[in-house]
Amino acid sequence: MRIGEKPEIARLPLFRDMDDAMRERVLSGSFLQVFPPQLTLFERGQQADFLHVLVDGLVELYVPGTGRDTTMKIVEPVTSFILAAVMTDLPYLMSARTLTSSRVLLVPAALMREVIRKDTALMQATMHELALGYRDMVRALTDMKLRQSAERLANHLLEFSAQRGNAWDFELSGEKRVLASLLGMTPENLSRAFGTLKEQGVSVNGARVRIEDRAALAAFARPDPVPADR
Amino acid sequence: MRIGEKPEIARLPLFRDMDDAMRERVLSGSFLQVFPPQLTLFERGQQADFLHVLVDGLVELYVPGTGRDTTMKIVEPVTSFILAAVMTDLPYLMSARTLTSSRVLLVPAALMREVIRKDTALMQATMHELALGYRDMVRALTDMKLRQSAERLANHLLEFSAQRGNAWDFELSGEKRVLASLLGMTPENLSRAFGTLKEQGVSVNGARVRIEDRAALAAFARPDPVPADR
DNA sequence: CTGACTGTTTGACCAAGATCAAAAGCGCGC
DNA sequence: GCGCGCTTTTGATCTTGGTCAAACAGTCAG
Repeated sequence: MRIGEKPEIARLPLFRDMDDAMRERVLSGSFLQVFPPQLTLFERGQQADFLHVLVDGLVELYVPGTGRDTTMKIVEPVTSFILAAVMTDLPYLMSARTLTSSRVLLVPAALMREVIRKDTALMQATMHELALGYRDMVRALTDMKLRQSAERLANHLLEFSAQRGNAWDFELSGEKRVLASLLGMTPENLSRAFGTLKEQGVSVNGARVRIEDRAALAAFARPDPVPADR
Repeated sequence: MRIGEKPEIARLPLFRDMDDAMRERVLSGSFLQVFPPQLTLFERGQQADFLHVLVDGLVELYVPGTGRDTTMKIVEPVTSFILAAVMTDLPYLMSARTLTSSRVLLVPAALMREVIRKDTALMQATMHELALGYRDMVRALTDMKLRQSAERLANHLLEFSAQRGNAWDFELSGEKRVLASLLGMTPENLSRAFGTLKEQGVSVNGARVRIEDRAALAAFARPDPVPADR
């Protein structure tokens, strides 16, 4: 792989604390590849052959169902994904496709597993990453089970804003249909949910969202009492 | 702790491969405690003070919502639970209560984290356990997002039967209201879902369920193409 | 054996969200 | 600058599952 993106990859929580020589070994055995938009990276059911690290672009993890797919996660750079499948050497539970043109680091799964066994710091980081991923999923499931659609949207907007340094005005990444699927609703219903939130001081213009009254939105969203992990 | 249950605890995937002296250290620093039914073991938001291992009985992990709680998992012996919160030293995302009288091994979280750092085999087992937990959650979330209630019940029955060595006739553990909450529906609706499955050859009498026609039930349930991990 | 309590089932109705259809925006290539 | 194609929005209607209420069943204490 090229030298250019090494620093940002080395800064990843997953690789940050590991032995430098080991990291070099992992990186030199990996490929950095560019993919066009809307390309399937892998499919549910395949044996996990690579740990993926999104360096640039946008990737959707989804599960193909009968008829409709459902979006599980939108991956933003720089983040690793499908660690669990790689670690356990089990088939992928999710498929992945690029939403925009993306650069992805492909770490051979066998190499990853081998180095993890030798480098305790990497193992610890992997463990931590998996634990956080588990907690994300617990949140997503409770969200789905006990909030209704407009509340889920409100919560998502608040979290998204928090990720962006509490910006009260920001652009949604990706299409609204994907957001709808992520939030477990149809595009039509997402539109109506935005309509509902207008009454709580949220204005939308295309992909641009503005939160006029953070307090009102939070009151409507009834956010999780346990604060987000990351 | 008493000597009696050590063998079955030592047989747990989590503790199986670790160094014997280390395991002894963990166990001797832990408490085996008996709890009456319907007792809350811990609550969401609390700092994770103990790793729990259910030795005997039945425990429910749930998330208290506004009004209704939602059941996230029913823990059967012998299984550890809330590993992720212990590992990351973050507050519990779920509350736990006993459903029946239960014996629980309480491993102090700090002790657990300390030993994990020293014992690579334990760290690896923990990592593996977390990865499987993550995958469980992915399955549960997709189930919720793209199957409807009767299908979720059908799938649950098939999985439950598989766990019991493909028994075609078995007892549901715990109350139906808890099962309903686990499957993300009301008790009333669970009742109706059982009604729907009667047409697929499922008969219910109290807690006793009989699967008359496995093939028909599977056709109705459209089970996950990727087989269960454990 | 009986009555009270709890959990489950059934029925009637209601609400959230899905579906279907059509209109309105928007972006991009020619 | 125009028009085609795709996404988003809006409206009407339907389906699923939730709510409320009451009947029913099982368990246990007296």
